[in-house]
Amino acid sequence: MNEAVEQIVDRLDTFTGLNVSARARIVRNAVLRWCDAGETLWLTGDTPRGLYVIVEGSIRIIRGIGGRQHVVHAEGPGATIGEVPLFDGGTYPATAVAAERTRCLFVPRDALLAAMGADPRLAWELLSQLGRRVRALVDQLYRTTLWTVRSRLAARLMARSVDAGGSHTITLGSPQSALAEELGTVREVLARELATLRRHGVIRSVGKGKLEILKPEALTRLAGGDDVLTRRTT
Amino acid sequence: MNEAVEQIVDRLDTFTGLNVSARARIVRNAVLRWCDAGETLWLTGDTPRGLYVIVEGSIRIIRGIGGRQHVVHAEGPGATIGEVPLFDGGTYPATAVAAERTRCLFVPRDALLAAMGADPRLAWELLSQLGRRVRALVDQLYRTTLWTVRSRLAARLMARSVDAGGSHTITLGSPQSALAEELGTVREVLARELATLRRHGVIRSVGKGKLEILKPEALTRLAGGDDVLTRRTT
DNA sequence: GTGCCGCAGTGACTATTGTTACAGCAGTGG
DNA sequence: CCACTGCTGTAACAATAGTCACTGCGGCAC
Repeated sequence: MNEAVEQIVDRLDTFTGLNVSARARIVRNAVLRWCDAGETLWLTGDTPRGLYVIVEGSIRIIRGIGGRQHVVHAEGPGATIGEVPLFDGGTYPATAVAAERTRCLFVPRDALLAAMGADPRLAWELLSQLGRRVRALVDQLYRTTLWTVRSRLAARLMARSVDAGGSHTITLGSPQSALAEELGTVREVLARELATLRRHGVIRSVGKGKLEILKPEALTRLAGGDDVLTRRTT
Repeated sequence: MNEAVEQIVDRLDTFTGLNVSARARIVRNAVLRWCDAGETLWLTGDTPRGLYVIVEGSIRIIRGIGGRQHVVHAEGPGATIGEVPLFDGGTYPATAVAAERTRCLFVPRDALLAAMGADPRLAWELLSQLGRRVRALVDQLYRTTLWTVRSRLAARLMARSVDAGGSHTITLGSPQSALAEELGTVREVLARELATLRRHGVIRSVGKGKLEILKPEALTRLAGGDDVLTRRTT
């Protein structure tokens, strides 16, 4: 039908390896869609109509009240979002907002279910995705309740450094307020902690939104020394 | 093979409606097991070997560091635990401990996978369970980061009252320390908040571990006025 | 250029939460 | 009966995090 959709489906991990029948059902019913930066895909409590797979760009899943909100998770290309309420008959537990101009593939619920029936590997893949999601949430819950803001920040900075290929110069890439929401705090507190790290010579600002890590060991120590997966966690 | 297992499998929601082949694979390989109160089923970081379904009793999934820990979720009869790392190849994100003497059904990973292949409805059921798990975690994350301890406590008390059939006399049923961990705080703070509510005439102690709610409206107000599913959440 | 606006930086103040320490009480086992 | 243990109630104190208010900077539109 639509070759653009076809090509994109074949490039998405979620759908690779599916048999012809399952793939056909997806391709035939999926729709490509652009979202502007800041556009809302759905609100907390909305009824889901299908699955979204991010093709390019990124989406943040947020939950908030009054002025404050926090980012439940943020996803980039290849990730699926909105799977949660598709299977338990409920509504969306949080709001989805495009963080930048984003293209996503929308697969209607019925088409997805049919495809799942046609090839069990799809269910398998979705289970794996949901598993990762749960794992991430458990980690986040653990950190925000049991760690200080400074520890969380340190951990995040180290993580950025790692997935920048080990470079010690990292880019924030978004306003501080966004990072603050991801860390479960507010902009002012984040700025304060950054200032403290700077004052102690742990990091250094290198122009607009760029940081250089001067003392990685210090950050690692602050981040709690890797005990995330250690048995010490009782 | 084992009639006890057979009968129990047939009573568990997770496995009802499965076809003969899938059911047989489960029944043939599943094992019943008793856990003493306080017994650890697995630790954070352990490699999973299969799925547990709670037959009677209850299990708490906890995560902690040093002296403090918090309850990620607590599950009772009929719930499955330990599904998360079965599908994404990872390890357990948190520790499982029996809250009381508990009987559970253990289904080895291979048997589960085989059964999933034999009947897609099993995968469907597991997806639904994981979905609910994610939803619960998102809610918990939202509450612990954006609500005060008092609000969380108020919400919990109202919830207890509701699932006690609307009765205004509720039972804690476990030491305060356990409730504190579920609310993401510590025993002393919980005791303090209870004292405050008592002082304001919102609740009243009625003997060992029992409370009477005197002003339900006040609790509802404290709990944030039902906005959990409201659009006001941005 | 000028004014406007969003973003970062800071300081002072406050609120909430966590920590430590200790007292009382009920139940249990010797 | 007595010692011991686990649970609850409190009070004083410390630390962390959030709020408010204001400054300065840089870009953009007019």
